[in-house]
Amino acid sequence: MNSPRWLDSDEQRAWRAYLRMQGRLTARLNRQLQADSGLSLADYEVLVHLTDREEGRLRPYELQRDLQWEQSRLSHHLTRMQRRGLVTREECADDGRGAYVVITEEGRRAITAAAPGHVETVRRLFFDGLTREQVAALERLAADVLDRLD
Amino acid sequence: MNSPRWLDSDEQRAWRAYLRMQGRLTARLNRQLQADSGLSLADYEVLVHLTDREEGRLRPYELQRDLQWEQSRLSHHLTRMQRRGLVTREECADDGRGAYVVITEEGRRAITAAAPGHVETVRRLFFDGLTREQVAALERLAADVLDRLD
DNA sequence: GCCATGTAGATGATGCGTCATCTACTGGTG
DNA sequence: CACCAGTAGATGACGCATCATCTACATGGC
Repeated sequence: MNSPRWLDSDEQRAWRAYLRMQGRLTARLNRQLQADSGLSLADYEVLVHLTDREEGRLRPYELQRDLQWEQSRLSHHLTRMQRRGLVTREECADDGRGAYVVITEEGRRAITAAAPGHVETVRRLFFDGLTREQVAALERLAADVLDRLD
Repeated sequence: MNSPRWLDSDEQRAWRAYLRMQGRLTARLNRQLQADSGLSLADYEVLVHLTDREEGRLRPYELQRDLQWEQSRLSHHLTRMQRRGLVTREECADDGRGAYVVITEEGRRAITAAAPGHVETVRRLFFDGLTREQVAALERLAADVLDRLD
């Protein structure tokens, strides 16, 4: 890795601004969600994906694919969520190794209660400051970067 | 927080793409840095800021302001870095409550060794896929969002 | 000089994320 | 059927992040 192509000053500024924005924004969103509903962003994501399928039930590997999380992160997280009564695990008849994650009533109540405040916060902290062109450009940019990450 | 303004589909897509990009990108950067140099992104940031001042010495509260970290996060992190020999803490003569964080020789070696590979990875995973206009737009966007976060 | 308030920093508890590793089952090939 | 490679998932150890709380010193008003 000798003599790398360093970042020029435009890139430096953009990179620092991006890092700072993402750090602060994530922190704020997490804090709001935690304070108002006792959920973490991670909990929220899991619950959203579970409620997307109306049975409220998914195989962990599907959840993993959807969320793009590490397998062990998901497994640990589900254990914590299970301990708090947000989800349960059930056996999977088709595949003896497998399992189902199922959202509980309490999980449904939690996500239902949390969603409005969270969405409102995302809007207020993020989208309200941006034009539609900026939003479109961001989607583009994220897609371009993601393409190269595989 | 009744009847929030939900996100429309453009916003939804942009938001999901952003979240996914940032999660995967951060993970990749962290992994590369960790694997190639034994540093975390957080270590890297701290060391960069310390080497920016050529004495290699800062008051924790300055570091905190620069990094925009929570105070206790910084304190815990410095403790871990100290344990690994990357920094030391010294007393502050001017202010009896205060302290200095000082980068060690080992800290300097670590950041010097880590920087080229890290920068190269940032370039490869991020900037190489983007046009200069996209980079400029991102800086703008991040600045706009940051303005509203205070 | 004394007290109130504020600021610098550390610490313990707890939840989150990653890595390495383990178990158990599946499914294909001989 | 026996075997083996692969896949689903769990777990322990350890570093990271946050919250609440604590100590100690600084500083301004009386």
